[in-house]
Amino acid sequence: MPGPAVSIRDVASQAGVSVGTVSNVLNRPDIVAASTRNRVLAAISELGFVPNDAARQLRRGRGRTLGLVVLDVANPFFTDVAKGVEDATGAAGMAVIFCNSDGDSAKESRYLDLLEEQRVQGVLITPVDDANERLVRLRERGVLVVLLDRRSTRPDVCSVSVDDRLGGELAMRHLVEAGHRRIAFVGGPWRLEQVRDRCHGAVHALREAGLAEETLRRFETPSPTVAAGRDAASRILGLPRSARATAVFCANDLLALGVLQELTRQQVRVPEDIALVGYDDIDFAAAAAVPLSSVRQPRQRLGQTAAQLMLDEANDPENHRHKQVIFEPELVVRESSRYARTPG
Amino acid sequence: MPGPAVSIRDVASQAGVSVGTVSNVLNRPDIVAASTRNRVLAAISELGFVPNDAARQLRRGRGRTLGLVVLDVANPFFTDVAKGVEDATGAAGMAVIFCNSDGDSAKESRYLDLLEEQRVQGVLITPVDDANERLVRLRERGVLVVLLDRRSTRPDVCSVSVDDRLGGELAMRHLVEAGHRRIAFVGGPWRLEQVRDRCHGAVHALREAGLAEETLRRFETPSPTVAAGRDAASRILGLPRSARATAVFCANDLLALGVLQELTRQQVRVPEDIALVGYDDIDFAAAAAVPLSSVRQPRQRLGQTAAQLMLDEANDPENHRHKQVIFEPELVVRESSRYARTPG
DNA sequence: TCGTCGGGCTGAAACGTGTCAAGGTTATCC
DNA sequence: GGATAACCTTGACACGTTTCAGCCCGACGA
Repeated sequence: MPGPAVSIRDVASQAGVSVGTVSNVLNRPDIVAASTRNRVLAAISELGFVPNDAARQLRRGRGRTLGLVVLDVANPFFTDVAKGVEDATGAAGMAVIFCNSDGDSAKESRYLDLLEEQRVQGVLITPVDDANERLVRLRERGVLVVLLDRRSTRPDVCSVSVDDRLGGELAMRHLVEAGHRRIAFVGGPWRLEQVRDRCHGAVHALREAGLAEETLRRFETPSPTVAAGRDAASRILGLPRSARATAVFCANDLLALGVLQELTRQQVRVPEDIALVGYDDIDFAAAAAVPLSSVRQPRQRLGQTAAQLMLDEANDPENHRHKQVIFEPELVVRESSRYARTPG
Repeated sequence: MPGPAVSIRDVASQAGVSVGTVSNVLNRPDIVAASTRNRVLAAISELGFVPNDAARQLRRGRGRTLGLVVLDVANPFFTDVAKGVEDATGAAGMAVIFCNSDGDSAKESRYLDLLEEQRVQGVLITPVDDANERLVRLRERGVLVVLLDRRSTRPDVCSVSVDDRLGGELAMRHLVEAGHRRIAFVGGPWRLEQVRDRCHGAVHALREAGLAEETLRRFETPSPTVAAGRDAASRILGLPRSARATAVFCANDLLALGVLQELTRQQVRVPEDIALVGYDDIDFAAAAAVPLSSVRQPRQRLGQTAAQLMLDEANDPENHRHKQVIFEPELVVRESSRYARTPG
């Protein structure tokens, strides 16, 4: 049933010109005479010709696609980032191959193989771990690489990130100022740099306030998801009340929502009994049972900027200067941490 | 800097065999002698050879990618569907090109062009409107098409959907039984079939209960988003209290969350003053300010099944029977609609 | 009239792979 | 020992583009 595929050659003969001319109409319309051009265009639409990108790519060396590898599609943070990427690439007529590593480095690796076989122009990636050795190899083979939501340690690769340490500081300073002296940090897996940085920022704020590091107790989670958050909350509630944290800072909003669910289920009031601060300020944070305080990141701009950086390098590789863009996060205080704690 | 691209030919000479043999090692390893095979594999890893999928695709006619076109990436419903798709395709070594039509049919059309140029094996799509004329053309050119979350009217195209009318019925029956006699339906744009079906189902349940159709009042929204939900809620609250609905049924959870936010902001209690039922049962529904009653759909299975249907057809086009899979939704009652209304 | 110039167009050569008929080698059987 | 079969391997062609050297032809200047 699939009618015979129509190629540039069919168009050529229908229009009474050579294949070269058809190709020119497609790629450099200005150098072909108007009358010829119209004849070709007519033939194209008459035959319903659709250029074969594989052939073009084969000839040109690289294609019109780019890969986006994120840690979790189900996390609204990343879907917003993806939207930003799409904005920038759609305008440039590029296709995005969306890959979900799920925080699993084997899966990440498989996807990178796939992208390499596709000869993508470049890869925008939030790597699972720091071992970017694989990414360096990619670059050497001519695949552009931009780190997403992760600061590059190497000067020869672009990155777009948000200052996670600062974010951690903002959250923790807020809690300390409200009088909290036993605070839990919920986040993980620890191998994620974002988690570590946010925690380190929090510790820094603690020191700054002249408090002991033990003020902050860490609860590591196997994944940054709602379910893991619920689990962490029940661990926190397992402690005797006198030793229990009076505030919880979560490495992202999914965790925070999970914590909130479990606290509520166990009749612990937020923020009266335990205050709560999340991270990312996803749209659902504001709609939560108790509207969630959170550290806001410019999610969409993150994606846009990363894509733009890659497109810039693709269009003018010669005098492209690798950049490390760092955005600043912003604390949004809502119900979940609003009331100051009376010390005790 | 990008080292010279290494092709199958380089591998062949390095291993001392012909290119045909290398190709065989890659595609039908069983027909080549073990010793030769090992020699070739050694050469491959030594040279760091990565097959060029564009060339393969050019030769074979169709590639290893498939397109997924959804209405809104930011909607957790679709990200869960996408996860299902990914499960099924990842196992088959396929790449997914993720496209976001944003409910805009021009954007949808642009993406279909792109996918056609990529010579994708097939397209999984939740179309913006019913004018699937474009999709029929796609099929005629040999691109597999599976409708996603939309029932196919044509017998010659697969579809995977959930019975939206039934979903609407379930929700409405629940509200009617709780005693509500002035109910609002919030959903839109009306052009989306899902929205219409859910509404029709609701109307059906009304008739079934012997109630007048005017019992249900429709509020159309420009998009099925949180913001649109807030807006609809303030329209509902604009009515005098005596004429105002005592329950709201929303075409999806994003709308419901928006409605909930605005009701809360205007000090209207849920469910005491107004009961609320959403649709999709996204994870955030249970975590909302007031846990949301919702109609649950098997999101991930939806995606999995659609992808599987397409793979089946791709692998054995001859005796593939087009299917119309229809799942059944399920009502999940939570806080937001729990208390029966005392009539009046 | 001849030479030169340049805009438009042509035609063939790649790009990297899959496929397939044909060839070559070795084992098997009478 | 020769025929047959079984098994591997080869080499050339095709896939649909882009690119580029070169051709044709009309215009222009001398």
